[in-house]
Amino acid sequence: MVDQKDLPDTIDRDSYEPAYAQLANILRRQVAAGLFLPGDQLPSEAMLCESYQVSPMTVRRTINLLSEEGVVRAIQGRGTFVSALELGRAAFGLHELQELFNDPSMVVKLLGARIVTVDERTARKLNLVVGDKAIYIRRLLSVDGAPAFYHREYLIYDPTRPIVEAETEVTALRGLFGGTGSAMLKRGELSVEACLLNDAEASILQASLPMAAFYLEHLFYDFDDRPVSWGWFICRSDCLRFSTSVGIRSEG
Amino acid sequence: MVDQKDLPDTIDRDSYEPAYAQLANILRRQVAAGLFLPGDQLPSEAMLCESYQVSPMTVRRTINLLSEEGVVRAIQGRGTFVSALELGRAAFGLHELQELFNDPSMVVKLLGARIVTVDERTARKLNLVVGDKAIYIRRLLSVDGAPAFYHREYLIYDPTRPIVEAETEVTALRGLFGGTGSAMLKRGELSVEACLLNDAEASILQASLPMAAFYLEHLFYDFDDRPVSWGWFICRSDCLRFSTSVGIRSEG
DNA sequence: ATTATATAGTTATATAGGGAAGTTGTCAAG
DNA sequence: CTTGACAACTTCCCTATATAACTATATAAT
Repeated sequence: MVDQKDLPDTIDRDSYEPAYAQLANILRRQVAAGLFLPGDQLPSEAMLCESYQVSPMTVRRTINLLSEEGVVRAIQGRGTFVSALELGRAAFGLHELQELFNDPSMVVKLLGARIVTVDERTARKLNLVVGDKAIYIRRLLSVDGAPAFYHREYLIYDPTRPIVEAETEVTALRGLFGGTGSAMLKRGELSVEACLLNDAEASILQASLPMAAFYLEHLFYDFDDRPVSWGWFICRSDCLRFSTSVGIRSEG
Repeated sequence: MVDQKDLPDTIDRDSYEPAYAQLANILRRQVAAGLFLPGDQLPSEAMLCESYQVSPMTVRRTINLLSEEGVVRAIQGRGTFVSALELGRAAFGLHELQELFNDPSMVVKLLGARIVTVDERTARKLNLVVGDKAIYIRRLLSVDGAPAFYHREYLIYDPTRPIVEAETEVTALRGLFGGTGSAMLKRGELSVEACLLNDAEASILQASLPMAAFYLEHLFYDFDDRPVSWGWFICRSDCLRFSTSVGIRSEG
């Protein structure tokens, strides 16, 4: 086993790193090294204050940090205990998607945009009634010249709302993923399934059947909690892969 | 539009809810209501202290909370600003999987367990050399009598380590998901892809080809950072669906 | 015009103390 | 011997106050 270098186990008051973060790293490292095993009780806050010569509030903040990370679990009146590895804490972020959207070789091509009358399902999603109008947009997103995403979206058709104009632009998608975000939308609901490409989708994505794909559905709301956009991405399985880690990360 | 009831915009000192949480709810509600739009600057911490008659530390904690939630972004020396909706903050949890594993009708059936000599890929994953031995386990997980998951796993074969004994039990999987967790494992890496069922998998999962599925790969490490278990779940697409929301949640 | 300095306004961090929740030991009554 | 009440203790939780660090702007000197 590799003998880890003697990392400092005292607080450096002249460091740029805040004391609460230093203490958190020390404790996290001790847990990771097996000095405290899952189920073990950590020293009390008063003890930690003495040991590391910091004030209670600093210890408090450290414990809060580790607690939110899932490393420990603090119970009032009993103590602070090291947590076991729980897969339930794992979460898949959208970093992989974000990277694709920030790739300079990513090209968004508008396949079509027209006004349609909504069917029953779309009406339900967008809180409309059957027969109302909506904007139907189809986009193809390519990376390095190869088709990767096929996006279809229904937008509320309401000339009084400027949202629609903004969202029809090709740059809207980039903003949502790329970090600038959309200032018109308040919240959204997302879901992911695995699906098979149908003939039309395979043709557009230049794939040979049968092929698996991700089906990423989205539904966005504005600040009045009214649905604005409902749509879904179809993504070739060989273009996307979600990954994450669970347990104790090396650095906080 | 529904006129929201006049929710309190003052701190109730007699409430069990801590002051910092009350203030966070007030501000979150104001942002959600559109009183502050993305990009807007929140009142300074000193102003908030005056307005709500609380101490700076309380405001501080509130801002930290909202900042970690992604609702606002605090920049030292400049101010605190409301964030726009960013999809990059979205994360798919494993709640859906957890629910399946906590379902009382979930049955884990051991299809086989034997000792094998590892091939090149398995050796690389488990940090072994080709020809070393490992335990190969196949499980079938059914919900309501219908096959849902097909799990294959390679475990380190090392009689000196008690980990293996614990992990071979059928309850090990339940513990990982069900909340109790595994005390032997320190961390793990997970990834999800979309895939097609092959003939053998379709037969075991009683599915008709072609069919899409989730491929969930896992790799677990012990407290010495040595790989312990490498494996993957194959899950019928009609049994699993990941969902999440992004933006401002109603309650913190 | 450019650079350096001072100042005001902001968030970030640390210290100190009191309150709430849970556990444990003691002791008297049954 | 068992049981229940009560008090002392330990532990985490929250708020109040003070100080430092950072940014932008205005001002003065070069």
